[in-house]
Amino acid sequence: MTWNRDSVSPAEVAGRLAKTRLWMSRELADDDRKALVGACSDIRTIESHADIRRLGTTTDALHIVLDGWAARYKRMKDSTRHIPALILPGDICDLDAAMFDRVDLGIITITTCVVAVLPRNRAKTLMANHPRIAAAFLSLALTENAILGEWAASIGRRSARQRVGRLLCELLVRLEAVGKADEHAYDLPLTQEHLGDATGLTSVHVNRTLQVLRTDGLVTVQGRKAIIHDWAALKAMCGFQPSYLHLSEMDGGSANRPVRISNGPSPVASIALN
Amino acid sequence: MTWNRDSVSPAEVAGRLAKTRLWMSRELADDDRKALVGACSDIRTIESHADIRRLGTTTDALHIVLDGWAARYKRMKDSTRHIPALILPGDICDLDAAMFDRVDLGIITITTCVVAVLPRNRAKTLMANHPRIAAAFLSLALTENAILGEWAASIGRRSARQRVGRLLCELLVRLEAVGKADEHAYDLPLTQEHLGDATGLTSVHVNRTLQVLRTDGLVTVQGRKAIIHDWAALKAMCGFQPSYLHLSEMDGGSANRPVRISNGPSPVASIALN
DNA sequence: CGCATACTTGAGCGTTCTCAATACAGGTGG
DNA sequence: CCACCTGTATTGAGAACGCTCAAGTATGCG
Repeated sequence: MTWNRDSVSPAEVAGRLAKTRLWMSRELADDDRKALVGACSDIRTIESHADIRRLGTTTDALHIVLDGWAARYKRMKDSTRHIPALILPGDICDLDAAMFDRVDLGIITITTCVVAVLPRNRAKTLMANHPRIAAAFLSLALTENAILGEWAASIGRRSARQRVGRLLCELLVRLEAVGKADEHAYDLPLTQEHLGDATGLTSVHVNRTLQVLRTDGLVTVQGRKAIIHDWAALKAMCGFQPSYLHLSEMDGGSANRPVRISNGPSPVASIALN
Repeated sequence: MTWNRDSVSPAEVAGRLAKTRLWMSRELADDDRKALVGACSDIRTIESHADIRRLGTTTDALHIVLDGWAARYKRMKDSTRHIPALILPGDICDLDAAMFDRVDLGIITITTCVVAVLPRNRAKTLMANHPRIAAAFLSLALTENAILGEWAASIGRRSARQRVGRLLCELLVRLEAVGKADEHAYDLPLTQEHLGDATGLTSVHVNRTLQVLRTDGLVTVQGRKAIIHDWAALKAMCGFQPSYLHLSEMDGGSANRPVRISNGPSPVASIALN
C-alpha cells in the first residue's frame, strides 16, 4: 500500500519523523525540521522481504525508515550474500542516494517497513539552504562509518562468539535509543542467515554459536526475541563499548539507557507547521 | 618538522591542496576552494610510523594528506590490530573529526606524510557558509562508507587470495586517480603485517597468499613495489569492479585511467587568491 | 658491521565451512 | 481442522582454510 504524501498531513509527517535519528540530530533547529517535513514526497508502506532498492539499478531518493527493519546487502560472484548494515526504525537506509545515483548495494526489508521518501533533488536543496541539515547528514554518514569499521574489525579479528555477541549488544543499544527495547530484551526479526550474513559466518555456525551463548548464560535468541541474561558478562566477553555508535550526539539521546522521546523539550514534533 | 601556515604562501597551499580528493570534488566552485585554502591552519610534515592521532585521546582538527600513506587502526583487547582504512595522498584521514571529538580509531603514518591541518571549528564554519563544501564532505564520507562495506564483505565472504588481490586492485585504481601509479605498477609501502591487518589475515598467511598470486602470474609484490602482470585475470579472479570507489564523481577523475590534474580547465590551483 | 625489522618456511592445530539429513513452525488451502 | 508446504532451525561428520608457534633468512638502517 502506498499513500501519496498529500494524503498525509504535515503534522502527521512531523509526528512520524520525530522518532528518526535525523530529526533528533542535535545539529537541527526547528526551521530545519519544518523544511524537512515539507521535503518528504510521500510515506510508503513496504511489505517484508521486498526490495527497497534493487541491485544494479539507479536511485533518485532517500528513504527514512519510520518503522520496521531493513538491511543493506551485497552479493558475491558465488551468490553468497553479505550484509554491511542493518537498518532500524529511525535510520536512513540509503544516505548514499543523497550524492550518488549508481547502486552497488541493494536494500531489502526484513519486516514490513514504513518509510518516508525524500527525493534526491529535494535533499540537495535542503542541504544547500539548511547547512544544519547538511551537518546532520554528515554526522549520520560518519556514524555509519564508525559502525562499518567496527563490523569489519569484528569479522576480521574476533571469534564467532564475539561477533554474534557484539551484534546483539549493538542492536540492544540502538533499539533502546529509539525506545524499541525493554530492559534487556528486544524483538529480533532476523533469521540466523541474516545474522550470518552480517557477521561473516554461515547460518549453521551462527546456530551453534547462539547455543553456546545461551548455555553460557549470556543471551537467549529464540522465537524472534533476544533476551540478554547477563549484560555485564556479555559486554566483557566481546569487549563491547557503545561509544562508536555516537548516540550521545543525538538530542535526547543517551548511549545506554532507554530514551523517551516524548519527554524532552526540544526535538519533539510539536513545532508549528504553517 | 612543522611549518606554521603563515610561512607557506596561499598559492603554495592551493597548489598542494589541488591534488586532493576534496579539492577535485565536482561539488566545489572556485570560491569554495579559495575559502578552503584560507581555512587550513598549517601544513605539517610527520615522520613515518608516527601517530597522526593517538587512540583514546580527543581531536579538534581534520588532516588532509597531501603526500604519503597513512592508516586508520583499531586495537582489539588481545592487542591484535585491525586497519579499516588506508589513507593515500589526497585523502582526508579523519573526516570524523569534523563532527566528533571522541576518538575510537587511531591514525598512524606509514611513510613520511605531509598534511594540511583544518581545525574543526573552521571546518564547521566552512560547511555553514559553503554548502558545496558540506556536500563534498558528505560525498567523501559516503565514498568511505562504500569502501568500508566492500572491505567488510571481502573479509567476511571472500578467500584470502581474493581479499589480497582486491586490495591490490583497489590501491592501483586509487593511486592512478591521483597520478601515483604507472601503467600497472606502484610503490607499495605496506608491510605484510599491514596487508594482513587490512584484510583480516595474519602476516604469515599474507605471505603465502602473495606467493600464490605471483606464481599464478597475477601480481608481484616485492621490495615495496606492486607489479600487476595480468590485470584482466586478476580482476576476474577476485571480482573487482571499481565503481564503488566513486572516482568518476571527481572533476577530472576517471575510474580506471591515470588522471593528469594539470590538464582540465576547472579544478586546477590557478584560481585567483586575494 | 651489527642490530632491528621484515620476510620466509615448516609442521600441526583449530575454528569455521560444507554437505546432508532431520525436525520444527507458520501459513494456506482443501 | 487437518494436511501440506515452505522457510527456518538443528544436528552430525568430515574437510579446509587460515592460524599458531617457532626457527631461520633477508634486508635495511645507523
